[in-house]
Formats: sequence, C-alpha cells, structure tokens
Amino acid sequence: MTDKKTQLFNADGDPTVPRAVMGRLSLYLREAQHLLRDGNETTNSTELGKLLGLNGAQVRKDLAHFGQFGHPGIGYKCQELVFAIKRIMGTDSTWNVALVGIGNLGRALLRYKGFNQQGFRFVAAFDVDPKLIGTRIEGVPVYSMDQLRTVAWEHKIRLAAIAVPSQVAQSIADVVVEIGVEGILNFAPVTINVPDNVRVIGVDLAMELEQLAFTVVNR
Amino acid sequence: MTDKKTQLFNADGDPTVPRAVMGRLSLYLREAQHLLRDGNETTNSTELGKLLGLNGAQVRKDLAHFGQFGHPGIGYKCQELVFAIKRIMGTDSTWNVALVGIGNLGRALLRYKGFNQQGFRFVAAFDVDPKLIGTRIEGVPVYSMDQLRTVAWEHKIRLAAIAVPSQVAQSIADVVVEIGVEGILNFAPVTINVPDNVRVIGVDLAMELEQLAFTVVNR
DNA sequence: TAGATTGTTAATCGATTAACAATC
DNA sequence: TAGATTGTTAATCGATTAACAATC
Repeated sequence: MTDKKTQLFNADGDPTVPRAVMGRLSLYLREAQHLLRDGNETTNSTELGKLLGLNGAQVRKDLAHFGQFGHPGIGYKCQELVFAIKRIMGTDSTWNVALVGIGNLGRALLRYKGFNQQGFRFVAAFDVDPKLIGTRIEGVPVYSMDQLRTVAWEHKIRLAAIAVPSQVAQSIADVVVEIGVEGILNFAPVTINVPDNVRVIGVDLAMELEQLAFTVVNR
Repeated sequence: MTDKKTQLFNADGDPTVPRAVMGRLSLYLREAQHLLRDGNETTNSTELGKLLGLNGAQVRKDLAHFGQFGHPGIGYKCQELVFAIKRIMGTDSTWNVALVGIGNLGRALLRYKGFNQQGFRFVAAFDVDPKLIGTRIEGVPVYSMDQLRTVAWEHKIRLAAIAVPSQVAQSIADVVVEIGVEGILNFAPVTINVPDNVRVIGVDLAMELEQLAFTVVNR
C-alpha cells in the first residue's frame, strides 16, 4: 500500500483513528441503537447525517475507516452497525469501573442506569469517610482507599471515575494510576497530569454551562 | 481590512469564533483562575500550553482572536485574563438557570457548588411529581411544568438544564424552547432537535465512559 | 541595552465535502 | 435493468505550528 498522506500510524504501526472520528463513533452507535429500537432494519449515511447534523459523505468516510460496513444500494443494517461499533470501541463486553469519591455526584453516578446499558458496571466505590466504608450504596460496596489495589485487582478494574474535591483530585489520580488503572473519567474541574500510558477524559459540568452561555451570546 | 481567507463572519457580519477556540477558552479561564489562586500574577503562552498540553503558538493565536491581551516581553496577567475571558464568554455576570427533571442527576446538579463559582445559579426546578412540587431542594423551589413560562419570565431565565428520562427529553425540550429559552444543557442520552436560534449542548455520561474505553483499547 | 514574549504571517497539516465509479 | 447507496478519490476548507519582527 502506498503511504497515503492522510493515513496516520501509531507506535505499533497500526492505523490510528482520527480524534474527530472517535468522538462521532459514539454518536453513530447511539443513533443506530435508537433506530433499531424503533424497529428499523436499515439506515443510510444520509439519514444518520440528518439525525446528527452531519454530512452524509462524512458518515460514510468515518465508518469506512473500519472496513466494509455498508451494503451499496441498501445502506447500513442497524444491528450490524451496533455490533461492529461496539466491537471497535471495546464495549462489546462489560467493563468493570471503580468510583472514587462518594459525594453528591458520586452517588448520582452509582444510581444512574445509563452506564449498565452501554456495558459499564460500577463494581466498587471508594471514599475516605469511615461512616461509608463497609456499607453498600445502590448495591455497590464501599471500601477505604487502602483497599483500592486489592479490589481493583480482584475485579480486573481498568477504568475509574473520580468524583472527589478539586484539591485532592491530582493526588487521588496519582494513587489510581499507581495501582494500574488505564483510564480516568475526571469529574473534578481541574486538569490532572498522568503518565503517557494512562488516558484521561475530563467532565467539567460548569464548563459545559459556560460553553452554552458562550454559544448563546455569540449567536 | 482585507478579507482574510481564514476569517469567518456570522450573519451580522461579526467575526465568528472558531469552534475549536471556543472550547479551549474555558480551559484557559480555568487555568488562569488556578494560577491566580496560587498567587501567580502573570503567566505566558508557553506555561499555559504546558499545563493544557497545547502548543504555545496556539495559545497566543487563540487569545489574539479577541484583541490585544498580552504584554510582549512579560506574558499575560492572570487577573486580566480571567476578567477578559469571562467578558468574552458572557459569564462576567450571573446567568439564572432552570432545571427540568429532579431525579438522581437533577438533585446532584442542584447540590453541586461548582456552578455558582462560575456564574450560574439554579433559581427554579421543575418536575411532574406532585410530591415534589411546592417543596424546595437545596433552597431551590420546585414548580410544576405549567409554571415554566411564568417563572422563567420572572427570573429572566435564558438557559435550562434538562435531566429527564430519554423518552420525554424531546417533548420537554419543545416546551422549554417554546417559552423562549435560548440554550439547553441536555443530560438525556438522545439527540434533541431544536430550532436554529436555540443552542444545545449534550452531556452523555455513558458516552464519556465509552470514549474512555475506546482510547484505552486504541492505545 | 539584552532578554523575554507577544501578535502575526506563511507553511504545514488534518478534516470535510463534492463527485462518481463500483456495487447491490 | 433502473434506482439507490456505498466506498474512495480529489478538491476544498479550516486548524495548527514554526518562525520572526515588533514590543516591552
């Protein structure tokens, strides 16, 4: 194969998925699941594009990154699309997730049903409050921070959500990284630093409202 | 001024802020606030870039979109940066926000302190549950959906967060739009359709975990 | 002045879109 | 077959980066 200019490769020599495409893949999955639930057997790039406010060509190009998905003349079969995207994203099997920090937000996360439906399960929660340790919240056992390593190992935990106060977010992240967690969903409104081999996604709710205000004043 | 190729304009003929820049502006604000709190008077593009994993040139170019911010030879004064970005984003004064849907997530949002610190205030909550209507949660009065129009008008509410079940998210959004809300923060894991003059930002927590899993398997 | 850092230009890079042959 | 839609190429568009004169 000729080394196309637009094709990037990672350290292993595998083609990398462009950042922009990664973000949209979740959207395609969500729409395909909805279409399927509504009884649609097939969809197509134009329809998916309309639903998500994207260009049809972009939808096709995005999906074509991962091989031959579609059926020329027909479109995409919703069921196939769902399976394929889940496989690509690694959510075709369940991920066990740890929660660190059981405040308002932490509790809401434990109660939220949406995670299970997409293949994530909170199997352990951690906090410093002695009154919580040893109890269960929404069926999820609460442990002390000391128990992180053992519990994470037992449950093969690779992902952690941290919903702790900003001041301690970095030190909690350090601990979580140290015990071998590979990905962190950070709800504290601070940038946390981790080694290159660990991924972080930050969810800053105030920042989302800020962005919304900005788009409104910029209209 | 010559019509530069990279300069875009909106319907009013004002220069538009590139999407990518908008997203980063919130990050610059957050870092500048932290630096200020830590006692730093000034910072510079290289430092901000390092903190956020960005190129210094990008930081300078982003900020330069909004006029002369910096001091050649010195850098950026944190206090000035904070004020200026808040003014640009429209968060130099407080926004009153409505919450629709008081489930787990809704309650967590009402209790979350981070919003107030960035200039947002939940002044009214709405739900269909008769047991909640007329009560207060975290000091925020709970109204029935019928009262949306009146209350929104009284409090000059322009933004709403909707944390309702997916099945009703679109119809709730329709109501919220109908009474004149200009921006919606949608926590339901569905795409909602609104007229062009209304902005929507979606926060799908399961999708964030999905993205995290994806980056981990793609490492 | 010498050193530091901005704002801005030009070059590079990556992402989106239009167009269309290939396919069903 | 005629119609529909994919996957892919080439063209366009926008975003990032390097380099440096201007500024303090």
